[in-house]
Amino acid sequence: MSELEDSMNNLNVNEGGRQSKSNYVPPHRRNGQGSSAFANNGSRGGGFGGRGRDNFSAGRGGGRGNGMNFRGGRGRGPTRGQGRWVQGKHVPAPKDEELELKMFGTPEDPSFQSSGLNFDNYDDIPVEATGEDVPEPITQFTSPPLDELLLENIKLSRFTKPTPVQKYSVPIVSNHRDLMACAQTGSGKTGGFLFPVLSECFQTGPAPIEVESETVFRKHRAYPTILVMAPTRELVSQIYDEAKKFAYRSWMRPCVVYGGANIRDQMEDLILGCDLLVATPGRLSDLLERGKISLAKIKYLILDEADRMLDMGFEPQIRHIVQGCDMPSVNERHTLMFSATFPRDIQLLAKDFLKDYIFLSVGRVGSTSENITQRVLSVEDDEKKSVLLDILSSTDDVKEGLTLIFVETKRMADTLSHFLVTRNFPATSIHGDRTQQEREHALHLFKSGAAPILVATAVAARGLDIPNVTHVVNYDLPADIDDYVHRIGRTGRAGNVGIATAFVNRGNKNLIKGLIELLTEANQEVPQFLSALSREATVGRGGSRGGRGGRNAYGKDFRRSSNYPPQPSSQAYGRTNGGSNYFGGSNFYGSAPSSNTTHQSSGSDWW
DNA sequence: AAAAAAT
Repeated sequence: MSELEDSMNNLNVNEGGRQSKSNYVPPHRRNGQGSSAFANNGSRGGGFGGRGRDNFSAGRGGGRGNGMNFRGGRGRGPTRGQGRWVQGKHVPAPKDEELELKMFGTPEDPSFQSSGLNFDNYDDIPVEATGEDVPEPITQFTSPPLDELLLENIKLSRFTKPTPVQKYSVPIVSNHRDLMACAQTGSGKTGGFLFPVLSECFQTGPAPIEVESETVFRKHRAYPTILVMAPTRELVSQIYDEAKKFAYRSWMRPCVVYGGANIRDQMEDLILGCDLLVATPGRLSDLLERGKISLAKIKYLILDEADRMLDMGFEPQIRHIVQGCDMPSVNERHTLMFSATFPRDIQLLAKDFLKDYIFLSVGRVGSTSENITQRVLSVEDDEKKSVLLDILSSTDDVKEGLTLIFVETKRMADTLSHFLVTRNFPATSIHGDRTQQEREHALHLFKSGAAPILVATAVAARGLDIPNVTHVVNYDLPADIDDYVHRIGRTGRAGNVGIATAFVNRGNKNLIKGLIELLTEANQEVPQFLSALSREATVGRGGSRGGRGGRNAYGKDFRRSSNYPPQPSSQAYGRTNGGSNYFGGSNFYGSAPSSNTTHQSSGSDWW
């Protein structure tokens, strides 16, 4: 109890924290290597974290200082659960039960139970794969095509059968094809790229090393085999956590780099061995410029949430990383791109980064919405607090699962979480004015169930995969119906059921029409007051969405369109604001829009 | 109004 209070004090008090910066442990290192539990046991290998590599084995051990004072007493030793590649063979590390408990969780963990996913719901997700010679999807996790060790790790992670993305991505990668996938978080896409790519690498081993440069090799520079780029720090950290699980006992050592955390620590970690690198573009560029990373050995390049990366202005950096450094060319590597939407700039990126790829379009988990019960309440602004209290105390949510509350402003996030704490609801908050560590801490409290109520601004609306969210409350509704869809999508994930509650009043009238359509589409009850409000708000903006194709909204393989290939900017498609236009995003339009149609209202997203 | 990313 007092521990929670203490953490919450640290969060809510705005003193910049008594927690001094030097004590900050980044999320991926908590309970992990670097802590004293992982102190050098001195038993294995040389200085390189015990990662033996046949052409290394001779004369290694001494080079980096033997064991004890390794890395200036930081207590870092060989990475636990680290296997090796010796003489062309994969030598997995022995099982480490203590580590397994830490990594894969214990039955007491709230997330452990909930991983009893309702996988049957996945089977309803529509998938479309197009391109030349699309390989047959797999139906089970088996070896072949997947590596035995990977299968064990998948089992430890309690994934029992492949999600639709994974069914396709596994054979696509093992057939050495590139992939462009329209899929969202929650569809199992992290496994979708990690499984096949790790599996391949487990079997083929590290890239051959030029013997002449071997002394220099990896001394100050990391040569990853797999690079995963994603837009946000939290996402990158999440992917890294997954990667650690699946790479357990293998020869591959995952690393993560992102801004806001100590770069020296990251560089030291890289030197210990980096075979799979998960990175945000900014920090990666930085490390590339410093010469700490070489991309020359990349076999697999993965871009996750590519559309968000472009929205956030990362395109120049991404292009520089992929085309302007020492990354092997399109033909010498395999590339997988994931994106929720498929606007023109993503198509152009795909054209440059991918070759002869398979286009995979995956519908949204729960797009049929049976697993999300949407509840809309008429609540005036000044009643919101008390109605919220009623809801929180009348449901079992707080005990059973996690409640995510969305508000409009950062200030409201603070106010409301403080208010809830004073009413004995264990709440915390996340928004852009909090420091990175506060945000990560809040997220940790939330995920662990220590603070099962999280008050959030739009920062948490997309991308974060928080299992076990049973209830999403739209305390303040977003201005855009697409944002609403993303928000309620934080619950009912991975086939589980969830409730979404929205507070609506006249202030939300521009959203009401879209909301009604959505509820109707999803077979949800449309309360009378909502229809009444809708009739009231007759002015302006008739019909919110031109063409929401609803549950059949696939991304489209534009290569079939007569408009292919797309031209850079302007030209045929008419400029749309922000470049968020995409053609074929919805079957509603049939084929790609004709040249002078300007679909301002066609929505910037599909789901 | 809010958000994201290298310092």
